[in-house]
Amino acid sequence: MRREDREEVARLPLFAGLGEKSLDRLLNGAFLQRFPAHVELIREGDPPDFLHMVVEGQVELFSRYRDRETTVSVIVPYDTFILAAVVLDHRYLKSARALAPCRILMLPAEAVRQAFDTDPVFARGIAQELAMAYRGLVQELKNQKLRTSLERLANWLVRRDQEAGGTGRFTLPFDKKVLAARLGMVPEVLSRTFATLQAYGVTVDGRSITLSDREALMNLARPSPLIDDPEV
Amino acid sequence: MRREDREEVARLPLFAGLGEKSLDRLLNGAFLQRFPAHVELIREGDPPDFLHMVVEGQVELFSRYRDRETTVSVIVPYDTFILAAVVLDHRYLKSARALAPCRILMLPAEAVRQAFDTDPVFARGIAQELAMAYRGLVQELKNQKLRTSLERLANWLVRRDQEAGGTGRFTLPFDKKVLAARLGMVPEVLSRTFATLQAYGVTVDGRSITLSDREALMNLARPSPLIDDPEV
DNA sequence: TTTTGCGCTTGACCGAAATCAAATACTCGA
DNA sequence: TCGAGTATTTGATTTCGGTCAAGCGCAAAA
Repeated sequence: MRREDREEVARLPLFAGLGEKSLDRLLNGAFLQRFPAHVELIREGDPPDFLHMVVEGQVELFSRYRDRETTVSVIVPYDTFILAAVVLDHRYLKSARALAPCRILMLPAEAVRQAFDTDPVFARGIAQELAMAYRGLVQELKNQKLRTSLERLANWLVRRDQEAGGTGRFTLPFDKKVLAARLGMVPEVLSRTFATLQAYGVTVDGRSITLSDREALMNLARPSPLIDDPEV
Repeated sequence: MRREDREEVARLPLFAGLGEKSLDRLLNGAFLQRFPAHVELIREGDPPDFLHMVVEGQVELFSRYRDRETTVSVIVPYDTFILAAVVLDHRYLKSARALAPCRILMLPAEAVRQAFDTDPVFARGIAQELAMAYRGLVQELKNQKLRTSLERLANWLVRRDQEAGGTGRFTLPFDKKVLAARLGMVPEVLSRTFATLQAYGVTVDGRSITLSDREALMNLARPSPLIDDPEV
């Protein structure tokens, strides 16, 4: 793998303080693979073979039931996915597909478990990673159960703007279709919800978003750190 | 604490293989406290002070937002709660209240983190516990996003019956009000949903439930191991 | 036993969100 | 540049679930 990627990887909380040796052992068995957009990387129900890390591109984690489908999350570079399944050696609960062409670092599940069993630092890193992921999910569940579609979208926009520098101008990182699934609604509803938000200073042009009345939008969204802040 | 409780505690996966010494150190700083029903044990937003374990009774984990409230889960004996917050030393994302008079084992958060930092076996135990909790939450999110109220109730009943021995007769473990919040609906909707399920052989009398047409109910519920099985 | 309150149910109604259908608007490869 | 196939929007309609209000029944307290 490229030197710069390796350095990024070593910087991750998950691998922090792991020591060159352990890190080497883990990364040597790993390989970096490219995938074109739309490819299904893993399928729910399968046993875990690799711990995946997104190095470039975007990966959508989703799940099917009957003829329905929903997006659980979208993974961006230097985040891993399906860690819990790998640690426990249980079947995947989610499927994953590449939203864009991407490069994925694949660490053999067996090697990860091996490192987990033998390297206390790594085990603690995993525990903390899982604790954060757990809390993120609690927040997502609260988001779903306690908010309307309008509120979810408003809050998503506010947060997104913040992450993009708080300029009031940013672009959607993926299709509206994906955003809709991510926020728990069908595309038609997302479209109408965007229309409703015009009254709150939200302008949509393709993927570019402009927020011109932060006051009004914030008043509608009413973000709560206990739902929206990644680190409380 | 009572000998039998201590034995139960020592049996938990979380404390498995922890060694008498570590276990002692952890449990010695702990204390067992009784709480009457309806008491709020912890409040979301507070910093974690103790890792809580339900030894007797039931605890509801819930969350508020604006004037709404929802139940995230109900904890039964020998399960812990707010582990992730304790590990990371971050604020609680959920509140907890006693659904019934209960006894709670309280382990000082500092001691838990100390054990986590120094005892690799405990750290791994925590990681696995968190991995399981994470997966349970993924399932819950899928349950919420992919199913209707009717399907959620049908599946809950099917699972509950299974856990109670699969006899087709069991009693609700808590108020319907709580069940409604747990399943993500208001009490009125739960009531009506139960009424709808009569056509599928579900009889309700107070807290006693009878399932007389397993076939029909299963066909409606269509449980999926990837949503409903605790261990896949 | 009576009172009070809460849990639960039921009816009427409302609003949010899904579905179905159809009309653009893009995007990507030929 | 020209389609083919998506993505997105919009309108009409339905369904699901929530709100409000009233009544019933049980259970704990007086």
